[in-house]
Amino acid sequence: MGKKKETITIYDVAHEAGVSMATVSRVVNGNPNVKPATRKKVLDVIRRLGYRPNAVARGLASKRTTTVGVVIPDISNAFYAELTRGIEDIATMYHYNIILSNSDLQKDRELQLIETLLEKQVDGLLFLGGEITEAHREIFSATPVPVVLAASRDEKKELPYVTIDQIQASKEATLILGHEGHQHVGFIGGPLTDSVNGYPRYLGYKEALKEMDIAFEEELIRLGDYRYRSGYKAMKELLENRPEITAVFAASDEMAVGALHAALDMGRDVPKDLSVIGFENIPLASQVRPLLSSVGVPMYDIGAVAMRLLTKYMNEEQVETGQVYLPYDIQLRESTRLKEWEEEKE
Amino acid sequence: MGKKKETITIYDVAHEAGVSMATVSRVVNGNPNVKPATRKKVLDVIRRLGYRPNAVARGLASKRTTTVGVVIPDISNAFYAELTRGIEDIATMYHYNIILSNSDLQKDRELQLIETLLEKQVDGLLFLGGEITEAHREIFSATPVPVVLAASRDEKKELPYVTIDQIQASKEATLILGHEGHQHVGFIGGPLTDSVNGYPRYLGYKEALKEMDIAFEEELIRLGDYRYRSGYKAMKELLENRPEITAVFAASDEMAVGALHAALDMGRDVPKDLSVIGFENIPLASQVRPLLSSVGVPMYDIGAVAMRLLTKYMNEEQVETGQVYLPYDIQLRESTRLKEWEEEKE
DNA sequence: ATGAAAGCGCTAACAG
DNA sequence: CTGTTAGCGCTTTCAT
Repeated sequence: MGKKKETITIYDVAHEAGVSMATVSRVVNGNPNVKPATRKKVLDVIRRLGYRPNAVARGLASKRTTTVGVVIPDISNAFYAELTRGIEDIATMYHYNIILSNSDLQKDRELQLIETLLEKQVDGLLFLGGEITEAHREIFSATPVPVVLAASRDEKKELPYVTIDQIQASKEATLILGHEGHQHVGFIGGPLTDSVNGYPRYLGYKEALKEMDIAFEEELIRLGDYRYRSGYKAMKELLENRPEITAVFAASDEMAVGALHAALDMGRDVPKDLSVIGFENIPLASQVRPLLSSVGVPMYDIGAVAMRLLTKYMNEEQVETGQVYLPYDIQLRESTRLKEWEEEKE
Repeated sequence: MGKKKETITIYDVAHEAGVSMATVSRVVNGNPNVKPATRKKVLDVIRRLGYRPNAVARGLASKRTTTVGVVIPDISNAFYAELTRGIEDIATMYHYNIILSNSDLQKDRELQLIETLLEKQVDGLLFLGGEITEAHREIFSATPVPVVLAASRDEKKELPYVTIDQIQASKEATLILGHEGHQHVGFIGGPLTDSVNGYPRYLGYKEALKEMDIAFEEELIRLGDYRYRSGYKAMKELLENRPEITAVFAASDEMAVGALHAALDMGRDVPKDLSVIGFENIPLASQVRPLLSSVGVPMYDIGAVAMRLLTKYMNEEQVETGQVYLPYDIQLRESTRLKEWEEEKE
């Protein structure tokens, strides 16, 4: 087994083919300025020797690595996994590879990852989910490497991003509940300190209540961590403290399904006694009974569009707007009673 | 905004600190052979200049990139996402970054990805899920870069891998169904041509039947694609053609949950009329009602152990066995009637 | 269309 | 403990 084979370089190929390194480089890079005959000759030698270009050397010489860094909160989260798939597919399409790393939303880890990625000379950076602090801004603005945020936004609009209008989406979800006639609609959210997801979704809920003249009640609010268990617990408490509650908007599908089950376990019928609507529309929503109604976030598209946007920056193409909001759609299924919904987007 | 800042190199630091490049290199790499005073001086300059080592140059010079390539079937699949998390965590622990790419189990794509990863000079390769063909073997054996398979195995045992004993696990799951007293236990599997997952899981099922003297019936077998819908469809057909069926083993949780719902929709009670057991034990299993019993595959651990094993190879440490089988555990929940199970592993 | 040569930024002997 | 000096393998002017 040829484990010991000497690494063969562009020089070897050049030598063997009787041409210069420059020529080999040209054919490897598809430069048209090579006589077909020589090209063929070189290609043959390449094949015969099993030459494999060294991308690291190439990167050093050309200052392009065709690699982009992706900082993500947690790949084992269905939401981000799907988003990453979108990123990777487009990256592949444009011949980029991605270096993936999980931040768990920890600020210092994020910063450190970005630093490492920059050291590795990535051509671009995709930053997902986390909040943008001054420290982030500083490091981003000090590098020539383009950065695009995905599934989050930069209030100062200094950085390009692609996401959906979370406030509007949450508002609409809550509005739907209101239109079903509920007077007590609860909210199961994420941390309000999470300005990326937690707070906007909460805001949308509040705005909807206001628009419908339903009194906002602190007691109808429960906060979790977006996971199933916390949704279950939240719903249980809600039902215990305010049995008159008949609808709830959850800021994530996992929490919504948790809520669903809590209600079922407490003898409530969904959607007869209680309407539940979730957020994200991950596969889970269509894999439980009753089927969960949910705000459909185009995760794959967010990733794909963000990556596409990044390629434009990397190619120094002109970009009209760096801030893009993708459309979301509300999937009304079995956990709510309303079956149709048409709202004017402003 | 300093976007235009000239890239500052190790030379600049050396010059500014009044030392040689070698010394700067030493402090950057934590080489102890540097007088504390000089170290401090250099460190100060580094900070002041905002010097960031160029990992590409370093990689070229040292022939180590501290990057490993990961070829995965599909990151948006919960199973692989969790596995990847295990990989990444251990990689981080050992200061490696990972380049992730999806193969969708397409042979040529796999091969091409491996090629690209090798061009990028990864220090190691983690290959997930796919079958190992001659072409794979050829390229793997021709490179000095260590390769570890995760969640799949190499029948020829030429390559190291970490996985679980799928045949045994499937057999045990089926055995449980048998011990509940069922005489007609169905099987909802993946493609039998899939020698990594589909076939072994089918084999285990058959072996169990044999051991229990239950006749194997072609009609009780349905094949899907591991996804929810195919499980639903399979169960529906099973119930229509063989209404006497009272138990089914599904080769994936998604299919199992699909089966569960199909049974429910057809008026069966689970587990009173029908026992269902899945495979993988992904979060979904604990997020449906009734809670799904499932063969627990330690996905995170498989990833973590595989990565750990890879680090050993990369460090040229001695490795006892390159073939590791991790333990699985069977989670008996609400979709089966048996609540305890103790089987002697051979 | 092709070649020569100067780097890219860093590591790794080797001296001292 | 520190400096010198070759490269690492490739791209990229600049000539020819």
